[in-house]
Amino acid sequence: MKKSVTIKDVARETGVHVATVSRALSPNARALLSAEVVAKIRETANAMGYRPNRIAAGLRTRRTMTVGVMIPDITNTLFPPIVRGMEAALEPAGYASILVNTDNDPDREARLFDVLLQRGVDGIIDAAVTHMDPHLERISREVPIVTANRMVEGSGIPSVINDDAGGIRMMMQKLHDAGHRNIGHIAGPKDLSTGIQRREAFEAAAKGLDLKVSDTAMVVAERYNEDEGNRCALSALENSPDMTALLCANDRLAIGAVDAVASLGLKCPEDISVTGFNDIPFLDMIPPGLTTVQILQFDVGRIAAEILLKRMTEPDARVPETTIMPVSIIERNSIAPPRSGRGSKTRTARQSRKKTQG
Amino acid sequence: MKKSVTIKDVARETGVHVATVSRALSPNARALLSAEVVAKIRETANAMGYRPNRIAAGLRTRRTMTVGVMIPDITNTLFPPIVRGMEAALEPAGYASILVNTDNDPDREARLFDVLLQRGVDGIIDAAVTHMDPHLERISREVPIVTANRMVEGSGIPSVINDDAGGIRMMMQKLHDAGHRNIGHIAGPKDLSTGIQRREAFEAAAKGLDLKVSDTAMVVAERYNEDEGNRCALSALENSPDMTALLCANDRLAIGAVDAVASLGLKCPEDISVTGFNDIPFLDMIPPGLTTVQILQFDVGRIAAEILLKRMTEPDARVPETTIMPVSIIERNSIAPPRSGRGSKTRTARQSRKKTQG
DNA sequence: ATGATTTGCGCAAACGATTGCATGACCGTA
DNA sequence: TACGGTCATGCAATCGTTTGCGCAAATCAT
Repeated sequence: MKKSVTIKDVARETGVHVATVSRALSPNARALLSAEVVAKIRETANAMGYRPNRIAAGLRTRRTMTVGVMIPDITNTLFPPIVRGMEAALEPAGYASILVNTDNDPDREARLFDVLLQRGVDGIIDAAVTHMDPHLERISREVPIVTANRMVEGSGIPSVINDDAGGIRMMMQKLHDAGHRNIGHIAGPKDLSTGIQRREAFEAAAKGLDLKVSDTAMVVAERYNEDEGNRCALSALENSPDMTALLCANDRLAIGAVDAVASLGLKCPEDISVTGFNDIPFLDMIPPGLTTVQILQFDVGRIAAEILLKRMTEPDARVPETTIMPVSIIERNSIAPPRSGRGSKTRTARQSRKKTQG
Repeated sequence: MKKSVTIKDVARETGVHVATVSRALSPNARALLSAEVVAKIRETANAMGYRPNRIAAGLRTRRTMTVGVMIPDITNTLFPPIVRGMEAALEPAGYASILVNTDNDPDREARLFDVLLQRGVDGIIDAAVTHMDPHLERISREVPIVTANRMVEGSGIPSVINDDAGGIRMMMQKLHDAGHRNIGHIAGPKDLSTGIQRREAFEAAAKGLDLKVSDTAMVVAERYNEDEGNRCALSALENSPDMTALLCANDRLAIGAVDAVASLGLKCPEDISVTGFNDIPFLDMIPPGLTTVQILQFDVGRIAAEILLKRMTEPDARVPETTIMPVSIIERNSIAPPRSGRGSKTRTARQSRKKTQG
């Protein structure tokens, strides 16, 4: 459209060389110039509506002041607060972010890495890594990377994650305190670090509390969504008649699980207690009000961005390899003591459903 | 970190000039070369792991294959689906997007326009415009712009919006059909086109149905959020005792309104019917299940992106100035016939509340 | 065989900024 | 007065790619 005013135009206008203009406009080099020239140049630059072209600068300096942000899917309400957290750190430092959605598809992820690198991003925050990511280490040799919310173990790539283990442990304790001795688990996808770590934590906590969990009471979801939560909960409930509580690896699974409970003619929490993880937005408004592990979504993003900033500006600076953010339990209404005599009632409910189905 | 392989390296390796490499790699110019050279160059380029530097290309061509996306706040669940819709059109066309949040702050918006233009975006999709946006026309002379979900009237800037008027009209009809004759409105912010258009549609529909709405039954919110919904609903309910239904300009206001109804000791929908607009994610799970106007969030983003694509690739192409997307009513459980004898019951409820407060 | 076209590729100038080095003016000192 | 040293600014190369233009060789028409 309209061609914009360049450093050259400002130079011609003020009667100095372009190098002088460049220096006058650069905070670092400004000191090399006399105060009057700097003032004059900045004035006319403003008057002419000069806007630095970071593309041109980036070509020379190899810094674009742009970072790449990879997330699985922005419509998953877990991620927007994380993204805002990143922006909160990045924007004041002068960085903008290119945002891409991987849909948890490794091929797509590979293409998107290229998309980012072609555009010369100065760094990448990856909130979409899979547990054994094939690309990450290669990419991390080209540009600084920090993973957020998830990690790839043993990679040496800095990550900011939540205290998954602690959250699960606390939640198990809560259920135990309420009287539950037969607790099931809907685990997250086995290729995501959160799925793995929460599952391991579940098993460790069960052992610590001296609970045995049958194979049928633990079922792992393919994806973190409501349908999978429903499917897995149905499976667990049907095959583990004595189970009185379902600890789910995240809120969306838990929402699906609550539906499953209802579809079996049972009630949450009276018949089955259900718990979530993450405390996503609006969760408090959805009945029965899931008791969940609250993570600091915004701060996970913010801290990840801060670590990336450090790595970008001081490549030799040492940054913590994994930062673990604290979690807390939000108590709502999805935990109740196990119903006495629940076993028999449940069994009939389940049988009646099976009958109508088969 | 590691310096990457350039067109020059490929040229040296294959023994041709850089210009030849450039042509061999460009889909348009490829025809100028013999098939063998092209094949050889592409092969070795691949083998060497050549990755085009779009920054350098962009400097020359003034096209970065990057667009800017402005939204008010990505944590507002209305926007993620819109953003995904944009991406669905943009990514296949080779564009990546820089996403920024304005928080509906004009100063911030102005800064962010600069952030985008400095990075040489080829176009901007603006889902954060205010009704009389001071920057937009100036910016639109530098780079193609399309507004999404909102518009700035009379600007000539292409926009993709929803059939706000139609949605409101249909919803008014629904309430009228249910027997409501005394309907209030919580209007959206008066500096947003959605707020204005929905309010005007409300007034027009009321007139069309021969309903009078008292001043007190229509209150305009400062922002689209639950707290404002609550505050405005309280005001309307307290000052309009005969009102039996509240048509809200969006879902978040409606959620707040439902809370307000409850806090007055009334029930929705038995005592007061409440309706929303947008059908944001998870709305179906929040009691009592708001009847709302569903908009095609994903498609609004997608179509806006498609129009922008057209404007970017064919600057002289004519595009529709405003595209209006169809809406539909999603019926849930927040509309009921007005309760007979509701007036008196309500009045007592309100008075008792006033008593405890004042 | 000659001239006119076409084909295939190289040359070099851009694009807008940054930055190491050179240069000239000015100062103080010997 | 000459000399060394600062200080402020100019010069020109550079980043990686694209592209108008030119040139030589190949092809064609006559």
